[in-house]
Amino acid sequence: MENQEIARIFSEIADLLEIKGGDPFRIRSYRNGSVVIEGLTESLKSLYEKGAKGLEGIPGIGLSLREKIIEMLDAGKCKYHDELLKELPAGILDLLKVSGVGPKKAALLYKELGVASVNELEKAAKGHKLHDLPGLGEKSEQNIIKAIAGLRAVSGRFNLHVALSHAEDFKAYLKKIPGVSTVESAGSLRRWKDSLGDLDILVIAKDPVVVMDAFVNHPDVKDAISKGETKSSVTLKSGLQVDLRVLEKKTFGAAWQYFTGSKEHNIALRDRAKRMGLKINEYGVFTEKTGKRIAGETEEDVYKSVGLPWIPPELRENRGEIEAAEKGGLPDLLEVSDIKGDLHVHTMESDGSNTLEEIAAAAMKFGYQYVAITDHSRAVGIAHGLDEARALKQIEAIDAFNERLKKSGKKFRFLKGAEVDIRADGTLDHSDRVLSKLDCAVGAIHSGFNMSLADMTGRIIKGIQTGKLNILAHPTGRLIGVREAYQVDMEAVMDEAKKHGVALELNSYPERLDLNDVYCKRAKEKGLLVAISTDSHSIAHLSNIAYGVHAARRGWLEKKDVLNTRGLKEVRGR
DNA sequence: GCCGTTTTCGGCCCGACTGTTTTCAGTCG
Repeated sequence: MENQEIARIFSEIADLLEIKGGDPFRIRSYRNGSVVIEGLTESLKSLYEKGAKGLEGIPGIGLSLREKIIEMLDAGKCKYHDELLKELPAGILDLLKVSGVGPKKAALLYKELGVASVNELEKAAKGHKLHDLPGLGEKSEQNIIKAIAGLRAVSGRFNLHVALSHAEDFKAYLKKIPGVSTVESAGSLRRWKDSLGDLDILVIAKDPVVVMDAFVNHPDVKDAISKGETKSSVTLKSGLQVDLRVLEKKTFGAAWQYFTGSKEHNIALRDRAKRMGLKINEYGVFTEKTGKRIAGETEEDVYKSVGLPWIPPELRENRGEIEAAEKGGLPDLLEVSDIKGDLHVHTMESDGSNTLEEIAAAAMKFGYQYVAITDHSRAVGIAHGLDEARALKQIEAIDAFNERLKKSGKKFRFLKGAEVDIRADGTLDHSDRVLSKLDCAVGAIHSGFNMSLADMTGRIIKGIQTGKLNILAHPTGRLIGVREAYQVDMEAVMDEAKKHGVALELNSYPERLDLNDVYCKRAKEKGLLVAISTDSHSIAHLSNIAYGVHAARRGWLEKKDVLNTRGLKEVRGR
């Protein structure tokens, strides 16, 4: 069983216990355990295999959860989870996804009406069966019907870039309102999470009522979910939910910190404050005894009040950043300006849309020293992949182009590369003749995603063992919101990559961001280099590098951990 | 169920909004 599956089961146990009405603190332990496991950089399986003590010392995982983890690793299931599911139907967990329905109402609906699925809930609401239940009325019925429609319209989360464009739009709109002095995004957007459930925007304004009115009347708004003096929520036509908070200047830092989250980071921070005799809420930091306010206008003050330096938003996941901050050991995170070149770019020869000239001109505007041209190999027929003859011809063309660059006194150079498929049998899709002429061979999987864990891992490892690859492209194959990662043992892949000096790519396409944050951190811990590349198919994609850099920051990467922060000579020399 | 500068027992983050209520529970973030 993989970490994600174990995390999911703990989360389900928490939900089921909550519906049953279990001890709230025990519920919190399971929920917290689930979050902790999701954020682990090492697989529980490999920790367990290290020996009896391998699983000890994970914060939030005590004796009971540890025993259940071992049970799941050994037997592939959890008896406690199965028993809970015998008491309650599995479909009841889906009820919690309906906005406005929590564990108490789910329990009530099941107990009184036998409702055990979203479809049954919809039927009951439409049949006016709900308004007789205690705590539910006419309005609740309507809201539930609406919420179910919303749930179906947006199955899941929004990609970062979609939310980012909405955020930019709202920020510009709100800034124009008289009396508004500051507008900032918070939440998972500010933390550059790869996908998000909603958008949080904070403003400082003289007159909250004016701002709230304007907000709910924005042309993209479909429904106003709630509207108050300090907080309003709307649903956009695209289905994205946007929350707006209006604040005073003196509380802005505390609110920004609070609403940036993550929830886990904030809980840990508040816990720390409490131990120091302080209380943190969205209005500031207060002493427990006298209630005196000691911080709140800036985030720096809030962190300083609990003895910490400011922590970059991308790190705020309670994955060790508070402990690191305490010891003065926060990473010196990578910046976009550290990037010296792009190691994965396509031209018109395969499925890109620009020529070498156009790419060179665009890359020089970014201040890059180099770009690796990495068109597809022939296995990707749909992308017009290059066979040996075309590949050799392109290599000559790049040599000639570099000669011209040199003569005209330009420092910029192209690297001769290829995105070469790792075929199902682990062999590479270019001949040794082609591969030996390349500066930058980027291995990739583009087909056969449904292989077993063992087969896919073996396939990639065999590709790495050819010794011909420099970089492994989009290593897990995920497409956010579209396709799960294929099954692969990344621990084993990373170990092999390390052995052969292969860097792992962090693909900056906002739908990919592959490696993800957790694997980035793991790669760093193992001493691997990460290549942050755009996989550009057009010069417009080159700017996606910002997504890659921020994703890398979420993985704690520093300049030294990233291959393409090195200059041309050093990169070519590898 | 977890954890320890207060602790091996007794705590465990905190506030806004909604709907259904006559003072609050449930949900959400």
